[in-house]
Amino acid sequence: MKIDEIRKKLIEKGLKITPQRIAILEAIIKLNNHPTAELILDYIRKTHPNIATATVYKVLEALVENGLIKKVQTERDIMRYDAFLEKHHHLYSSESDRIEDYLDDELNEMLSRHFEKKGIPGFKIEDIKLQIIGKFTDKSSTK
Amino acid sequence: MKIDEIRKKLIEKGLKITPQRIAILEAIIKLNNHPTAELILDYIRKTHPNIATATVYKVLEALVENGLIKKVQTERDIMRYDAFLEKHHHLYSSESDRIEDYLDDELNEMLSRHFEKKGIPGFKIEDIKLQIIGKFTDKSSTK
DNA sequence: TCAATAAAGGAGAATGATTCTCTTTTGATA
DNA sequence: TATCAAAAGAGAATCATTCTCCTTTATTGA
Repeated sequence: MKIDEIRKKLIEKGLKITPQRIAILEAIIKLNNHPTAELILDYIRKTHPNIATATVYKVLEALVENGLIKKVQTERDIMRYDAFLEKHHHLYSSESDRIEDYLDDELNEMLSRHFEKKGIPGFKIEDIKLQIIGKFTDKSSTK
Repeated sequence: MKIDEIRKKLIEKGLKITPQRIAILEAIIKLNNHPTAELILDYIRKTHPNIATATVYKVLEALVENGLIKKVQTERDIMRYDAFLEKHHHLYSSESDRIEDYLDDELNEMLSRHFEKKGIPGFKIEDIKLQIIGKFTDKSSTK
């Protein structure tokens, strides 16, 4: 997603295009590590030194509400954000705070079939997210 | 899980048996709605009016570390707790804060088979949790 | 049964992420 | 280009959680 796409999405949702909103969305995309509000702030202050903390939180909230980004859940009391919008799941490191995206259409279809067949009494499924916890065995463990 | 079992588990883990720990574990079990620390505090203060807030947080942390309870993740910045220890997943209401347990061994086996066959390059899976988001269609929507 | 002692609890301050309030600025529109 | 609602800025406020420090208590082993 690049700037023109960001602009288009904001317009679609009736949101004003502001430098702050673009910078925040870009930051999440560039950082590419499901950043916290704090990491986003640090990154943005390099180019927008005067942005207010509250602005970042307000923008993040607006972007989540309008589906331009998603919240990523963790076992910590810090929220993280994801600008990758295709259906996907997450790999969580059991050793660090690293989180990676995981795409698996075969899995998605398998789950659909399973729940179509089986159903859950008293519950209408809208979405299914997998949290896959484990160890990353490659080098870049800093993410 | 009743008191004797709680005692046994605490001893197994080398934790001292204190009235506060028992009360907190009992509270989570009795409340049975994946309560927050605050809900647990309210419940416990009925019988232990003098328990300190910090005690509840410290006990919860100790219980999580020793596997007697688990943290339940939410999209809010409030932690919730679960004393149900068998492998299970969660149903999340998209309309309220209600969360219910979901057991499905068939699903678990299907997932095991899938990832055994497929694997994830650079990642060693330790656990898989499903978050099933949707609408509860039964009455008791207060949980 | 009791003394010793390390672990746990109590109280309240401190922290840190997030939210709120209020004022100023700005993007969209006509 | 003026208008005006939406958005941003600044800093205080809030709220969940953690920390510090002191007191109490559960366990142990004499």
